[in-house]
Amino acid sequence: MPERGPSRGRPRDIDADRRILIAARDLLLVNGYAALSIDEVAGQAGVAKTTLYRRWPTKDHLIVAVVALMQDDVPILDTGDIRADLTDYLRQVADGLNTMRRAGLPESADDRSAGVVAEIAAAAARHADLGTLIRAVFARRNAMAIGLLASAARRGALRTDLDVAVLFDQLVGPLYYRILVTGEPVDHPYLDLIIDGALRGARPSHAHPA
Amino acid sequence: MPERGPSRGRPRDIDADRRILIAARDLLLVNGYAALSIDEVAGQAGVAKTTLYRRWPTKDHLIVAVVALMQDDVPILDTGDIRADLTDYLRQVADGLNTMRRAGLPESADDRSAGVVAEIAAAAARHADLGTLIRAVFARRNAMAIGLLASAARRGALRTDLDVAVLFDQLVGPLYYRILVTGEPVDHPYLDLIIDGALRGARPSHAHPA
DNA sequence: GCAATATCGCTACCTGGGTTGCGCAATTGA
DNA sequence: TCAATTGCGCAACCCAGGTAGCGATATTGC
Repeated sequence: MPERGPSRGRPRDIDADRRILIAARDLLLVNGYAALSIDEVAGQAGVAKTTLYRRWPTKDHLIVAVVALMQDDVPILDTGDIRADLTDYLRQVADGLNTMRRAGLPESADDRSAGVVAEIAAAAARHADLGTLIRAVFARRNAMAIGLLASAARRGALRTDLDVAVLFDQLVGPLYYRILVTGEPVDHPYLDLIIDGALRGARPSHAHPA
Repeated sequence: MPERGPSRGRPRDIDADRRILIAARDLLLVNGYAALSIDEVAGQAGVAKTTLYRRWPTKDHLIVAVVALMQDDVPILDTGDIRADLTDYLRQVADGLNTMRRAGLPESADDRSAGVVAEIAAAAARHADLGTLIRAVFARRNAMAIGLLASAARRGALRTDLDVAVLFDQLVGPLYYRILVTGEPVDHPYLDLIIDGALRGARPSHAHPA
């Protein structure tokens, strides 16, 4: 895949990409997905609508690009303390979700809206390429988390007869479930409960062999 | 809340509601959410567009109504065998999700689309009333499942020191996570793994399940 | 300098969700 | 029978996502 095509013809205005993404991010965080209009983004970026569409073929693509850019790739550590490391990881996930959840919403205290998170999920459902894209964005971090579990199992901190991928799902799944379905809060106490529940059965049992 | 207002004026055509919902359901299952147009639903139902909007103020409301109608309220049993009862419950949930997931998609074998499920989640995020509505649709069934866990705890089949609501999240959350985020399949083997993982740490430490 | 190429901005347009206004139809109450 | 009320179908309209065509502009290669 040649990243650079033959540089014939008028080159793209690289700065336009930046201005568009910045305008889109600002409008997204302030107004939310629905109220963000392409015309407004283009206008605020000082760019024609067609220029924008030459880069991102749909509004969904633009928003996913914005969200992807907002994900800073903080590495998760393997300190040897699984509970602490998992806590660190889940807090990163929860922070990202909670930020997106509130985007564009008024400060109504007990909103149950999934906000932008649900729109991203819907965008991924509408366009297969966006699904693979956002999955790729989180792939590294998720792989690190699963590696965390695997390494814990290797050193005897977790049972060796369990599927770490499934264990991972039981750690992360509830967060998305709360954000996208029930609307309940995803705070630190909840994360602790989730980790407790997942690790409770994952510890090697010396009392009775499995 | 008077369900019946004063029946003054021309009464609503009850059959129109039925025809609209049927047309919407058919078009939704065949074409999916995006390709379903309100004009087409109205046309196929033999109804003016305004008549449709008098009943459901947005496309989201209509689709949620359709999906709510498709949820038949199958009671879940408490036979005393938690694993069997949970399997029964999770299969109901998975069946519903998988049906919605495939709605309107061509028969491409390995699609990862969340399909209608993601659109429902997004609709709930856009309109607060729809969020409470769909939650109400599943409230009974979910309450039964949680009651299942509570009753198992009471009779000593589960530990008594755990939060059954959290345990419930760890059972159901992974299914939604796979459907809405990863796109991985949610089949019976996966359900077994999830139940295994959740129950492994939930058994009382002195008990041995058969 | 000049052809070829590709972007840019602009305008006009199509589509589908959603609204408005109006004349007509169906019901209730007097 | 007649007024009040409410639903219905129709047509026109607004708005935002997305597309198409075009002249102008900026680059590469000769």
